[in-house]
Amino acid sequence: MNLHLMPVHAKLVAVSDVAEQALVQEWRELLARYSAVFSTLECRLQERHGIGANEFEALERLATCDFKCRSADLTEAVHLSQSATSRLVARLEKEGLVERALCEMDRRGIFVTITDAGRERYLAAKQTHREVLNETLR
Amino acid sequence: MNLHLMPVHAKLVAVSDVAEQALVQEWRELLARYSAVFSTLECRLQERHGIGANEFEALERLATCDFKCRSADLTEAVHLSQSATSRLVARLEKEGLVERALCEMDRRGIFVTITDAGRERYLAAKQTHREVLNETLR
DNA sequence: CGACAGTACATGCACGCGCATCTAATGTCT
DNA sequence: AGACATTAGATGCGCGTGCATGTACTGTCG
Repeated sequence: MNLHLMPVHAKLVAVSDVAEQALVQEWRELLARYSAVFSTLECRLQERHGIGANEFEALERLATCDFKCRSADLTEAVHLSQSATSRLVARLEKEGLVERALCEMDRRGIFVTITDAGRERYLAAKQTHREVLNETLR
Repeated sequence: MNLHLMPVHAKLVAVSDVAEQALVQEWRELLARYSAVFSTLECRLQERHGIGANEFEALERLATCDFKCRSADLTEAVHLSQSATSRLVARLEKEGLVERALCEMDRRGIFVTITDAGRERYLAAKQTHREVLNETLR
């Protein structure tokens, strides 16, 4: 495409077309990168520690951000819907990795706290997590 | 953390710790970015054109990479499992957007080709797709 | 106080996904 | 040619997800 030989309106189309292609390219790379990292994480965390990638993210949030985690905070951290987060917490609770506690100030809400077993599982899984990131993020 | 006051082995730990944090940060951003773009795409493509984001990616592949698309090629393009791709093609076929054709050279394989209706749907959805990318990718 | 909008989380439901497996066709080795 | 491993794609199954809705609680306004 030779811009010098084109009329103005064609140049504009060409330029925006180039910009569009760059945008699409960026999205493709983002998608490929994400897919590679996430599926590897999912797979290796599951086989070594029996938790999924989302479960890990939730545990990490709970292990680091001490003591003020309501269910809604988790929703934001894990990039899932409210209902998915609710079930995620239910799974973690059934595994004994977190506990649900009533929030006294607002009895609609619940506090989610990590248990000792949860912290232990998190610290073990953290090794694997970092290892996978090292391998797959360039 | 003051590196000058630390013994050598501690410095090494500290340095690798910084690198680790950068890696984790990068993953968090990738995840957040991906989630935002993908869910917006999913939502708007669905409501305006009745197809999901993965369906769109498949259509785009079929519309641009002319005529040599086996099912396996799609699998790679869409970042899905083989079985998911198979069902994806089945859905698109049911909607009349693609056609499955037997591959004569290797009768195990199938060629997937986009129909006129499929190309039309793709071109319409493409507008929305680019629009969303423009909004959500910075 | 009583009614009613709003919020936090749980749950029924339909659906898309990955894994394991199945089927049919191909390629290989003797 | 006959037996066996391999490959392409389809399918049964269990599970995690989002959407819509339900339930319990809070806050506000008359």
